[in-house]
This record gives sequence, structure tokens and C-alpha cells, in this order.
Amino acid sequence: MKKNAVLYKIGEKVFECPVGLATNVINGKWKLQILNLLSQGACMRYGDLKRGIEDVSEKMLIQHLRELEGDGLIMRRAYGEVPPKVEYSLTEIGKGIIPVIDELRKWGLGFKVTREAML
Amino acid sequence: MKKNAVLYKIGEKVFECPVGLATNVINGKWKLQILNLLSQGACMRYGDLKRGIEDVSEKMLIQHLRELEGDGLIMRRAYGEVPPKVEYSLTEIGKGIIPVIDELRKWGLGFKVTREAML
DNA sequence: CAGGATCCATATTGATACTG
DNA sequence: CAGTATCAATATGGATCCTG
Repeated sequence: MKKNAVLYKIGEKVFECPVGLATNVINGKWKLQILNLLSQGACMRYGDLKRGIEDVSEKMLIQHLRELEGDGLIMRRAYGEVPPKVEYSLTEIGKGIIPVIDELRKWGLGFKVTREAML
Repeated sequence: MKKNAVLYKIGEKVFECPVGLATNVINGKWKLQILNLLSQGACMRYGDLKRGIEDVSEKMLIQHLRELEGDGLIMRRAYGEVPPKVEYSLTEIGKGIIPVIDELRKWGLGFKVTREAML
């Protein structure tokens, strides 16, 4: 590491580049999709997230949720009820990611195809 | 897949959500960093990319470059010279990713720390 | 210089079954 | 409902040697 480098730190992780930090915390196959769903409303339950993200396994979903929580992007709130009820929502830091997702969506919309074109 | 769903297609990969498509093509530990470097100028040589991304192995670098090329985000131009010279650059599609990186950088800048705070 | 090929190790992801 | 536990598969990483 260079002597007078400016640094970027989240939790215990340190980076020399802001893009490096950002790519690290959103790195994970489903993280942006989780953040995308959470950005669409106030909060979502675990089961809603599971159903909202096709093909994600429970293991990876919970693992990514834990990591996002550890990095301070999302919040977990458990209600002491039976049956259990757990809600996830974006923190203020996490809300800062929304413009990133908006740009991703804009870019992705450019690849729209009609169903007929698929046949 | 739902009957009348709108679809998003890149190459042979089909998605139901534009964010899903976008996250898929930038998924890969070093891809955003590659795109970030390429967004800073006209083009870069293989060796420049290798030096510009700390800790990436040649194997993963070339693998990610191939995938980005396959998805149409970057272009590879080889000059028939000895010693070899290969330049990578963003395609028009790839340039659409720049706003995403800009937002990532803005967000990452919020985590700046002084060197003294690290001691 | 810009890779390709191979081997080996570790990390990440996935599928299934099970629990409070 | 919201997870855990376990095992299996895939992705990624590193080292070494090789080529046009």
C-alpha cells in the first residue's frame, strides 16, 4: 500500500479505490437483486425475498442477507412471534445504493425483447 | 416463466428482469474493475489491465475479458506484431455501463478515511 | 507481450433434508 | 415461517511451464 494513499473503509475491510469498495460489498450473485427488491418498498419478509428472487437457494439468500447486514446496508428486524416473522429493510447507507440500481435497470431495459422474438 | 412476461435477452441468456440481466453480466469478481479501467480512456493493453487490478491472476483476468467480450461489452483488438500487442476497449453497449460505475464511485467515496484514522 | 495448458487448493454456490 | 445442517458441485485462485 502506498504511503499517502487515500483509503476507503467499511467495517474491517480497507480499499484503495472507492469503486473497489463498492464492488466488494455488492459482490455476490444475488446481492443486487436483494437490494433491488428492498429498494421498492419499506421492508420485506424473508419469504417474500425468497419468492422474489428466482433460483436463489435458502443458504445463499440467508448468507447474503447476513453479509449485507454486516456491511451495514440492510437491517433485520425479528418479531418475537410464532410463527416467526422477520423483516428486512435498507439502512440509510443502503439507500445510497438505489441510484446504482436505477442505472443498472436503465441499462438492462435496453435488452428488452418481445416474446414473439423468442419463438 | 409467465405467459406474457416481458423478457430481456443478451446473447443466449434470457432474464425476466432488467436488473437481473445487468447483475448477471457484471457478476464476476473483477468485471466492474475492468470496466472501470476501460471507462477512463480510449483503450488499454492487456498488461496495463493486469497491472491496474491488484491481485488478479492472469487466468481470471483473461477469463473475465473473454466473458465481457462474449456479452458484447468490450472489444479486443490484436495487432499482428511481434511482440504481440492487444488492446481492449468498451463497445457502445459497454459504454452504457459507465453511469453505473459513476454511481458506484459516488457511493464508495462516502467511506473515505484519513490515514491517521487507520493507525 | 499476451496469452494457453495443467495441476492443485481454496472459496463460493447449490440441493436436500431437517428444526424451533 | 425463518431459518440450520450436511453434502455435493462449481467458481475462483495460484503456481508452473509453454508458445507464437
